[in-house]
Amino acid sequence: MAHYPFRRLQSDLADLIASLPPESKLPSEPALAHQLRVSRATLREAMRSFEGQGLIRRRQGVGTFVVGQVPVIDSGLELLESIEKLAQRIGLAVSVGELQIEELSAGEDCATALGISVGLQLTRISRVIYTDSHPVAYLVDTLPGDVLSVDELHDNFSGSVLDLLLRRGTPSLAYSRTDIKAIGASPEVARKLQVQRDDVLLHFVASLYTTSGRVVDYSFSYFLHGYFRFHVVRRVG
Amino acid sequence: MAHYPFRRLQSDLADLIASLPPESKLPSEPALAHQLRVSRATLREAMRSFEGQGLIRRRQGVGTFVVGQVPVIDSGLELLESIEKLAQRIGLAVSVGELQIEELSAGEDCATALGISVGLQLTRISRVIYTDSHPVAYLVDTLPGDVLSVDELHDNFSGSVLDLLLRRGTPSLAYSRTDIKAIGASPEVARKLQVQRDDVLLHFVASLYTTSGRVVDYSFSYFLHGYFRFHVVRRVG
DNA sequence: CAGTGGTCTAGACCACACG
DNA sequence: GTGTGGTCTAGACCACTGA
Repeated sequence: MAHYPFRRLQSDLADLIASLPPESKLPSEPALAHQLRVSRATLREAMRSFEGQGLIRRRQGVGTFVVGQVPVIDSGLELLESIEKLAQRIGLAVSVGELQIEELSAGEDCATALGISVGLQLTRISRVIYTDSHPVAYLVDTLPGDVLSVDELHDNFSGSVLDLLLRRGTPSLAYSRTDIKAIGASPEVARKLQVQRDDVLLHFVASLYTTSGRVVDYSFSYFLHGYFRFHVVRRVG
Repeated sequence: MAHYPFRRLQSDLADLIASLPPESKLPSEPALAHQLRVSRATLREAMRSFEGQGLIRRRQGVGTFVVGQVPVIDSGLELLESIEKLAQRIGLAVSVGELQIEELSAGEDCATALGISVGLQLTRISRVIYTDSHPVAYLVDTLPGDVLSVDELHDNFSGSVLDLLLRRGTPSLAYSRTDIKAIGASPEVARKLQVQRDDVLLHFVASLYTTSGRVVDYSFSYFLHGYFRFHVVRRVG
């Protein structure tokens, strides 16, 4: 009972995408809509699904492209490691861009998360991780100003706050408590990761603890579908 | 620079939702679109965002409602526990519906995951978990027919395959390897969870191992935003 | 500049829930 | 039946990219 063009369209579009070589460009939306005999709005609804599955990639002003197989960063969550370290292990080159380092005053959320008073000075580092010029993750770390200063960052930052703290050796880090969520991309995050608003992202909210129990880093991470495979081993109670 | 009505609309809608008591009904979409001076399509785009954040809930043929605070099931991922056990611990009543028990032959994916041959008989249990008559999770477990038969299920099933196997005591279970993803809801999953197509869901793909290393359960789980908070403690390497 | 995807409109019809 | 949200259309204009 395919009442809706959408079902047919999904399968037509799937066939079309499968028939094209990776990296190739799809016809423009108006052309494709006419060819598949649906309105552009309906076509775009279907394309949204395929983009969410990582099969195509749309870029404003450029076109829509078939995505080939990409290297996957597979990681167990029991250990906390930087993306750089993970990528290095599987021989994948990653780069850092859209780097922003700023000072700010602690708002209520950050103050609570970091266990400090509202208004204290914080250091915030945000950046995008790329593999092969595609953005794959957007990371925002917020630390108390006395733990990491903006000045120190300008000299030493290579992409990972964790690696920087480990290299420095102090404070002594113990573990991270990480909340795991699925969210739709906010306009800001969507822009950074070059995806559409409300596209599906895996989202980690993490608090990094020292051995003395202090929280020294409150971080938000956003991961694009397809480039990462996170897993966890769960013991039977 | 609010070039688009969308930005203004987001804030107008947020104000409206915040001003209404929980559980209350919003005006119909055509009425609201006229009131906020946007087209219905644009309004629905904005509403999609808010539904993704769990602030409203749309039900076809009924209306759109403000969602109040809901009890959150908070769980560490290190231990494998059934949703029933988790809910029970925080005093939350859950129920099971849309229960389907079926036999099928192993396709390639299931055969690989379960370490068996293609074509062997499997038992599949799918069901929806509700709290307070709202669906919150959709679970699909697939097991080899010799591990769990359809007949045995009809007598003993209470909602959790894990609890059933543990109650039975055999096979002896050790751990689960769980992949964690964020996905948009497929039409089937969307229908089961009473959400829209492509709505954001947290998705677990898990293989349950016995102490002897055999995989006895390959499961897919889909979790609605807002009802669960999953976290993991990550040791610094 | 031309061509692309991104947003928006106004209107229509369909599927569903409930009285 | 009535009213709701779900889908779809045809067309328009905006913002971005790259030649």
